[in-house]
Order: sequence, then C-alpha cells, then structure tokens
Amino acid sequence: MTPLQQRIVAVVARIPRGRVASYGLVAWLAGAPRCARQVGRALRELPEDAPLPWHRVVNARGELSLSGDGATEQRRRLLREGVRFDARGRIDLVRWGWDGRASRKRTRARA
DNA sequence: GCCAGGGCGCTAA
DNA sequence: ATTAGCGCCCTGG
Repeated sequence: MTPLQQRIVAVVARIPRGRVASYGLVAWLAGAPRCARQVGRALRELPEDAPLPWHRVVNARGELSLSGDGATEQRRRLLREGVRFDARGRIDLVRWGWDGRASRKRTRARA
C-alpha cells in the first residue's frame, strides 16, 4: 500500500456515521488536492471485508459512483445509517455531506 | 534508476 | 449526454 493510499484510508476512517464525503474532499483531506480518482482507485482495491466505511464516499454530485451490486450494497449501508436519498437517487450533500471537520459525536465537553 | 504510455469507483464545462 | 483535464500508479522498455 502506498503512503497516499494509507492517508486516504485514514481519512475515510474518520467520516462520521450517517455522513458522506466526496472523493474529491477525501483526496483533499488526505493531503492530495486533485486526486479524487486515486481515492476511487484505492477504495476499489480494498478487500470486500475491509474494516472501513467505504460506503460513505460518494461522488461530487451526491451520487453513488459504483454500479451493480456495489451500488446496491452501498445504498443499503447508507440507508441503515439514516442517510436519505432523494427521488433521483441522490444524496443532498448540503445536508449529509461531511465538511471534514473533527465532528466529534456528542461534542466532548470542554477540552 | 529514469522515461513514456495508458487507465481510473473523478470533476468541471 | 460528451469532452477535456487532472494526478498517481502500474507496466514495460
């Protein structure tokens, strides 16, 4: 696994439950600004049972970039986390999109 | 080791 | 829908 892939995995692992991030954002957060495609590639290479919330990564328009069974599985996992799809099968990124901030669930009281 | 070519679960016109 | 641009990585010389 290349360093970039490791960073990508690390970022994906931080996406909160019930939120989604675009390939481009993940790339950006991984320190590789225009490498959305590498994110897609990295996820594709992952083993099917990888302990990573890969399903929380969608394309810039809030659509699932996968096809066939992969898309079905991804949609299923997202729905189970409470993410809603509109009539066109897209996710409203303004509402469900993760901004990349430390969004700690339950906000740790004081620090 | 370096270089060229091609592919990609992308993104923006 | 299509097209062009993109950065990284794999492959083969």
